[in-house]
Amino acid sequence: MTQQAAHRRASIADVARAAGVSVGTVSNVLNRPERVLPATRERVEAAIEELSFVRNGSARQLRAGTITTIGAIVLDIANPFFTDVARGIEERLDRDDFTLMVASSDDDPDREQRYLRLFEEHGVQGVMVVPATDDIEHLLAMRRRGTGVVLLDRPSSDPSISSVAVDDVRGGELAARHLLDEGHTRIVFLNGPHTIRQCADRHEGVVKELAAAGLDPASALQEITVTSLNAEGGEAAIRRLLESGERPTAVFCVNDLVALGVLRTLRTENIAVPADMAVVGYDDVAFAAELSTPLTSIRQPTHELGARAADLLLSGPDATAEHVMFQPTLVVRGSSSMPAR
Amino acid sequence: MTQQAAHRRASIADVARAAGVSVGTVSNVLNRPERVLPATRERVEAAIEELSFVRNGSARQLRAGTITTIGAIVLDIANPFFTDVARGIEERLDRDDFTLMVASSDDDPDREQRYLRLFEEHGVQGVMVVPATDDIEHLLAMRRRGTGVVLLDRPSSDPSISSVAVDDVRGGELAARHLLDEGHTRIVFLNGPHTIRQCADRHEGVVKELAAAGLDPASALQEITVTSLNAEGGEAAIRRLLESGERPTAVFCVNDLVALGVLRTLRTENIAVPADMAVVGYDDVAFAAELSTPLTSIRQPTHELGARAADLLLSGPDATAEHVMFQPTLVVRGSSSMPAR
DNA sequence: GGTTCCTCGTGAAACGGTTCATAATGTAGC
DNA sequence: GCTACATTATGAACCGTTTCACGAGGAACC
Repeated sequence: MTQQAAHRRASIADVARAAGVSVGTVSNVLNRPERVLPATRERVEAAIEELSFVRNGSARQLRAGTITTIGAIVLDIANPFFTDVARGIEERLDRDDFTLMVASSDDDPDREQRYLRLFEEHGVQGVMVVPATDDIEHLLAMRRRGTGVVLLDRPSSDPSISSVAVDDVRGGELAARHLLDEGHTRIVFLNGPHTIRQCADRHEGVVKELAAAGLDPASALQEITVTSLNAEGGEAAIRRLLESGERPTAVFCVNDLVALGVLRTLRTENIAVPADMAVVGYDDVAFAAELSTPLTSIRQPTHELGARAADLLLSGPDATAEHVMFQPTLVVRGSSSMPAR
Repeated sequence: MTQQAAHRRASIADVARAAGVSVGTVSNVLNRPERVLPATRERVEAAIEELSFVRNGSARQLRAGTITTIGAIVLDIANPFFTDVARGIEERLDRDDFTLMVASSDDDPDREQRYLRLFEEHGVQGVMVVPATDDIEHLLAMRRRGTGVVLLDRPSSDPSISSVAVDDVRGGELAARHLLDEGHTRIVFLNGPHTIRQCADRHEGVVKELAAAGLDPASALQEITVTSLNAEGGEAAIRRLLESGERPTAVFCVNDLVALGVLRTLRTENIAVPADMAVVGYDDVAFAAELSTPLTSIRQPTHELGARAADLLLSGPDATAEHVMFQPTLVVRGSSSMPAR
């Protein structure tokens, strides 16, 4: 290795000079090697090696236009639901040799914007986003400017933007119906803020089902907003509830992480599940079945969700928008239902 | 919204024309608004709005040079260990207004290369990578070319590259020692391929500890390589083992996902844990404590790992390389130890 | 009224690639 | 020996920004 210049990286011009050819030829070696004589090609390749030249992606893209990368923005990269979806995306993308970059908005519209901008400015082919707010005007605008957009885990309110979602209202209904069937008449719902559509929808489903059963949602349902959608959030929320003297018989958690926090707390507080309190989660993550009290949960087809979203994005900007809606299913386990004897 | 031209996005020149100013002025509005008269600024801003202009990041970067983004390449984005690390990275990065893009190599050196190239070509400030192979020559080269590199979860074999890792040999020792203390004299280790350094190191730790106890590792240790480092991999491996007629008394799993698969299988096979078989995992993920048989595991400081790595990357390319090594701790739970009576 | 200084705005030169029309060279055919 | 045609290599234009030396126009001062 000859000594490296301290700063500026080697450019195509440096390579050309070193190999005694023109820049055009170097570019050809890089992009259509068959068009250049083996002898020259080798000379150029040697120069590339020698200078440890790396293409400048910005320059390349500036001239050539597009890039085979797509971006995904999820609410929380530490949530297994989203990473399972990401796996689904990746697998589909691999088939077309596309590349995936994942970013996490942390439910923060500003962060979402920042990443969206970053992706768009860098010319990704498209973006899949789990929007942090209800307002998708900025996504529509992005779409109009020519970057593909697919809404993930959220039905599109606009026909021109594709979406792949799971019916969250139905998920709320399933959970509520199940708890009603188990004889509960009052449900505590540890939910996220309604600015997150999924949360609002699940709430709506619960309300609907309670009403259908002839109960007054105002009294039969208590909604508590957790500070963060993870185990710590669940733990804090249930602890606060218990300290206030309440002892609900049924708790529905907006996701399995929150449910995990609840179960953990109930165990330390010696509250029996499901005898004293039934718990239902959401997402049916891998560990749900193996918990000390196996967790009843609403299963969503994460993999298909991601794969389908990738499909839509790869089908090109001119394809007509599609709105895919998957159905969730209820998986009953010990946390909500006494074993039959 | 006036009708949008079908294709080419508005450029700074279009904006300049629409606002009746020069391109330089538009650029100034974008980058140093205080240098331009409020009246002109407003005119330009109106034009930007009207044309829904978005900066071309490639051009910008080509000219301006650097970008405040860093990339991370992990082995598996669906593994909670890595996403917890990613959270640690994000939080540290936020303080400096840096942006994080995550990609998953899936243990595949080719994919790792691809993402590395992508990141480098796009001029990220630095890259954190959990290398898929032992050979880090390509990372050294990247480092020489001026892109920051920090090895994640893996000690650096080269002094010029920073690394932040957890002592995996020690982790293996802790697990083995614990199982020996519990009276086991033979351990089955469901491990990943030794091309992954963490796996090789943990194996080394186990071997060391067995030898220190006067046992012959050749007979006291059986290593089985799982096909994938997740619950399915664990399930497949333990099932194969059981079908071959073996009934080890102690199983050490290379991570908690694998352990989850094992526990799941043992339950369906009615093999009591820990009475008939002790299980130890690795990573101590959030749900480990709440499993039906709470999982003994080796805890790693994920958050600190990520934060420290981010620190090193942000300290700039000229800072001397540091090699941080955290120590893992053993967390004993019911899956490996009978409750004291 | 002339000099100096400031504030704004301009225009053109980079940045590092890709692409394309064109030139140079060689080969074949007649 | 001339034309026709490949095959390779060249060089300049171009992509859309940022940056910087410079000019125009006022204001302030003597």
